[in-house]
Amino acid sequence: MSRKKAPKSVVKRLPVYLRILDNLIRRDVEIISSRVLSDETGFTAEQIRKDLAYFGAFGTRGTGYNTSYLREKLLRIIGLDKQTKIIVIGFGHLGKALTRYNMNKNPYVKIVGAFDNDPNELHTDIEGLQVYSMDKLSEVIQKEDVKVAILTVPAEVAQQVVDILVENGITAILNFAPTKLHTPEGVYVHNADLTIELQSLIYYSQEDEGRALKE
Amino acid sequence: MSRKKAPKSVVKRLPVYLRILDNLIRRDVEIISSRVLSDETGFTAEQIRKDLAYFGAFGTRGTGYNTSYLREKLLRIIGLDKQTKIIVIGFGHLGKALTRYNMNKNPYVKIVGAFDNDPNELHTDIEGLQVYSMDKLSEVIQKEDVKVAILTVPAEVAQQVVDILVENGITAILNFAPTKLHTPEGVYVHNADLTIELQSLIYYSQEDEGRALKE
DNA sequence: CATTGTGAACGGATTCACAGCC
DNA sequence: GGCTGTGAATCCGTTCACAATG
Repeated sequence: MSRKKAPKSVVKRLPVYLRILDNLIRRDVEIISSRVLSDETGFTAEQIRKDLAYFGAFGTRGTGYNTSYLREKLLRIIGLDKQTKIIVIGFGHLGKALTRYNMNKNPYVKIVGAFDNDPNELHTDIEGLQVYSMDKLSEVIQKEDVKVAILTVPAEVAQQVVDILVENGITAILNFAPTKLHTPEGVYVHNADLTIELQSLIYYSQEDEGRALKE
Repeated sequence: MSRKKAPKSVVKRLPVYLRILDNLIRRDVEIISSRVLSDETGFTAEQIRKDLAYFGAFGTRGTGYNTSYLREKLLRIIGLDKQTKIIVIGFGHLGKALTRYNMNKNPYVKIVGAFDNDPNELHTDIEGLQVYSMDKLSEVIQKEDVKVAILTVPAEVAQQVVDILVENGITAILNFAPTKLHTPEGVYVHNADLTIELQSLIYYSQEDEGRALKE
């Protein structure tokens, strides 16, 4: 029962499996093999089986996986079986877009508040969303017992915002600010710096040019 | 001179080094050691030296790296020494936010066009940006010789858009659509699915709760 | 007998340790 | 003396191969 802690690479694939399962269930598919999951995801069948094995044995030998059962298990593993409260800090264009995106597409999370310093951003046309000024941050995090934050503030203020988040019990941060955040052990930061993603993409776009010249 | 191809993990770190160097140069720092770079980035000093070694020997033993020189080298390596033309396909909230973000923060790229099917999105208040209807896609890619695309269209139409992109010579795609894209060899796709990022973050937010209970 | 679950082999990336050089 | 550059050792994730089983 005491399994090894799943590596990050595995955890990153779990939501992909979940999405495929949602699609399959919508199409009334009840059983799925690791081979077909492999076709749908692009990961190898062995890898999928190994990934799931970190958390238990969910399949039936000779048959495959029951889509609904596996979905339930994945929801529980990822932590989406109960709705997760999140906050968005920085309510500029990117913060607004991410908020809308999640309210529309992600039934598993609930955005319980957005925060900005600019008074012009303190109202919104997004239905059912409360926008607060930054000085309400501690209060809301504690009252709502929020653990997850999306950060889209300018790099210059990111660290001081993070210090407040950590102080008030946030344990996971999705960071869009282009800067390294310093956090204590136990607080997980995932950097989603779009400039960096785009720049590494450019590396590959020209690499192929180079290859084209050679061949 | 014939070095091994740099692995993805290395390429993802290069833009981080570049950003740190930009900051250092702005503060008139002229020399930097791998140790200090390590403090700034969170990567180990050995790793930084190994990363750079994939592309050449840019430092001075006993001294460190000249910030301006290393920056020039990195720009060349990543492919940012000449301005890269990119297009944004899907000009909803996310597409608009990403466009604005890049026009403001990323001097190395130039967005030469945005595309959307919805006629309501075909105008914009973003200065100097041309918004086209989707049927102009092939024409613009070819005329401007674009190689890099940011994709923020709905998942249902993503693959058919990608087929057009590939057909017209796009070689690198930053994909925000929550779906697996099928592309031929030589076309690089980087998935930046925000739902998946957020869901794996939630995994870690609860993992820490579990730990707290145990200890 | 098809498909899962998993120990063993493999390979790629990181860390170590130190030689090379300013 | 101090810091880079790099072969060797190690670590970790993926792939292989097959035993287990409905």
